[in-house]
Amino acid sequence: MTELRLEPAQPYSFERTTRRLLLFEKTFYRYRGGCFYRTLRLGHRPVTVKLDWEAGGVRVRVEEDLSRKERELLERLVRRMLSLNVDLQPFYEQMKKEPRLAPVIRARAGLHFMLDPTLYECLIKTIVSQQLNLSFAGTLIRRLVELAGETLEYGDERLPVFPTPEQVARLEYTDLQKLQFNRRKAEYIIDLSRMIADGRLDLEALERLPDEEVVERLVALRGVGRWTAECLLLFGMGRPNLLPAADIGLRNALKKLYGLAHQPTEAEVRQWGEDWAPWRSYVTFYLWDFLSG
DNA sequence: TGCCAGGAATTGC
DNA sequence: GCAATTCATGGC
Repeated sequence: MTELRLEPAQPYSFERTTRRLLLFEKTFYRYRGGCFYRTLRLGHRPVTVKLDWEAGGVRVRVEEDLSRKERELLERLVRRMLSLNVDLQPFYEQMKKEPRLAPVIRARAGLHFMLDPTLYECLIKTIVSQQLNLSFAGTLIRRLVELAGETLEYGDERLPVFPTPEQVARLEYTDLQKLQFNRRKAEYIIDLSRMIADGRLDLEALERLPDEEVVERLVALRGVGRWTAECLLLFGMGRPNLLPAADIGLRNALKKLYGLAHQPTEAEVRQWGEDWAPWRSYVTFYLWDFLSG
């Protein structure tokens, strides 16, 4: 048994930050008795990690005894996934000047990004989500994971472990077509997984590059357009200043908030977004949260 | 029913 | 070059 206690930068709301897990991440995150849990790989070893909020900090528990190295890995991973080191105070100060956004943001004080544990997981989930409603996308992701990944016994449940690129690389396109992926999407997912498994593509190396260069390298890959690249920067890396201006959810949220008769164009969103730098990802994220309730 | 989903590649002009 | 079409299917 291993237990960590991690203190976040203030303000931090665990409840607001984890809310999206209940709405959109039901395949990986289970919620029982006030506690979230999912599987994560520490190196190559998958373990079940439990997360809850206790006395002003995040409590992280794993059944197994972990080595010192694994504990450090776990702490780094959870800190990154829950954005525990991000100070939102400057964002809140800046947004006081935005009359229409300010109330939306104030009502969500302490809401932070909830990142995917790996860039690979984020990439695959984002590609599957292209153009599909979130509910169907969630179904496809669950089917992919059940086909390619292993599971972990936990109590009377079997928890899915997100597959490695190597596991997905072994599939054939028709395996995914049988799961109701369209042919092209099956190709994107398997081809990218093979590139990573073969060492032709190193996603982790992108962490060291500035936003625009990451976008440039990602959009060169078949199946990755600007929207997908920006989502990866946002949900995979937690970069603060991305504006997926073409995103249908963001545009619908602005339509709702601004009381527009029509859906704003990508150009209009980019125009308004200039005032939000260097916090454009957070405005996007708060507007997505606004749209979903 | 028909149209839209937190798009991207391909085709057609 | 850029607009139109294609993709699979669930949800409203």
